[in-house]
Amino acid sequence: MSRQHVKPHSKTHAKKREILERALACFSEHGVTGTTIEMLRDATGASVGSLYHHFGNKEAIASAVFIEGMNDFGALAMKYLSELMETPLPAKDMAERAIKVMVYANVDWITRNPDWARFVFQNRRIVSASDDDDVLRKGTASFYGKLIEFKAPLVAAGYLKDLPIELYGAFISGPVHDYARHYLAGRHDIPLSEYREILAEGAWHALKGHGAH
Amino acid sequence: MSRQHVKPHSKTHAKKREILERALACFSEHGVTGTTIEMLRDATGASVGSLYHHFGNKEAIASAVFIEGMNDFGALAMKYLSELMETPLPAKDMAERAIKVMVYANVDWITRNPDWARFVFQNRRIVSASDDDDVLRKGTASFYGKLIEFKAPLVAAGYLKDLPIELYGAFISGPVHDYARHYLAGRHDIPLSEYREILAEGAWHALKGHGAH
DNA sequence: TATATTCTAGAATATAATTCTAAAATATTT
DNA sequence: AAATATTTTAGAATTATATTCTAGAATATA
Repeated sequence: MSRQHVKPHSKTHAKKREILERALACFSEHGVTGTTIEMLRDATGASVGSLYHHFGNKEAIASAVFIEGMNDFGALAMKYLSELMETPLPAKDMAERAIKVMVYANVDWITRNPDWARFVFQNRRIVSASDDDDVLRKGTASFYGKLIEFKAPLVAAGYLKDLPIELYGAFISGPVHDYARHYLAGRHDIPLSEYREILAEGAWHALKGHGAH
Repeated sequence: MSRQHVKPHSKTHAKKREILERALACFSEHGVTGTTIEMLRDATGASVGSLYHHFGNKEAIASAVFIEGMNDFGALAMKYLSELMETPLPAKDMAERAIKVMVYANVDWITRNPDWARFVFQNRRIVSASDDDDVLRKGTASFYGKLIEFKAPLVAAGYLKDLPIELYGAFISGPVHDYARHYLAGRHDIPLSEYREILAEGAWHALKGHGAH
């Protein structure tokens, strides 16, 4: 708790963010395998020694890019959810609104951060392999915790299906990510954002309970 | 059309399949990056020269594993769809059945081929990067063609929503893949197969048209 | 049987990741 | 403020690994 234990460098985070953004650009253009440490050195301005000192190895740099992206998305999702919770609505509308807002968070973040999203979709193995997996898991766990507590009364009232939170995640994110992945790889022509409402409707119909008809 | 143009080696495919399965085992255990050519040589029994002669480079081996897996899945999906088409059903039931059967195809293939599925989920970048992307696209395109023609009358009758086929794919595969990905990475405890029916129901509710209520 | 083609082998080479040593910068203590 | 410790940067040296290359074996074709 003493002052010394507070992270000392205030510039550090911004600097790290800068490095990760430039690394992302390299990875997006050449893939993780195709990006050499030399390329990262040139793109970021940091020396080879520095990169290894701070990250450990190349995969860990990719992993850090991944985490940074997920945190960024998490922040947006949290913001959307907070705003919703401040809005006074009848329970039935609240249920529908909540599902849709979570879809919007996914669609909007991906739309605004296409490179980051593409990287995340295409490089999941990198984090599964690394220790950062736990970091990530803790982040989503706390978010899920909030959601569980939020949906409980809506489930009890019959406005939402009684399913484990993992399936809520699947129905909310799954279709968005599936479409986004193909779109970001150039295999679909219509932008994800165009289907924002259709995807939200679909998730709502998949998850609404009997009392919501 | 002459006999010479028919692929000459009958053993070749089985042998290649064998090699790809062993390569998959390596990749699953150590990741693509963590697997060296030497490891692949030892695991498959083929020499370094042979591997390069047949595949070109390491990524191409991974890419071939990917394609093999997707074709395997495609065959199962096609089988399920054919069986359905032979079943005489009233249009309304047919709509629901079709959506659910496609979900089952996904769930069942993943359940039976967990290593292959995990590999596919975690290494999509490899194929996006390679030329094999087109091979894959053509495969799914012909399958999608069948689906489009199949759903047309059901859409016209109001039993299914009028959405582009890409969104059908998203609502059918998205939630399954999202859950499966986490499950196969050890982040969820309940097996995918346990949620087979719930996932099918969800997809159906997301896609059913007004005439199906 | 002779000739061409494809396939296998493994050593040689090239490329790129990682480590290492020392110097510079920054922080901490006296 | 000077002395000391710690963290960070640098880039050359090393190690690991992918890829290429040459020659010989196997197989197909004429």
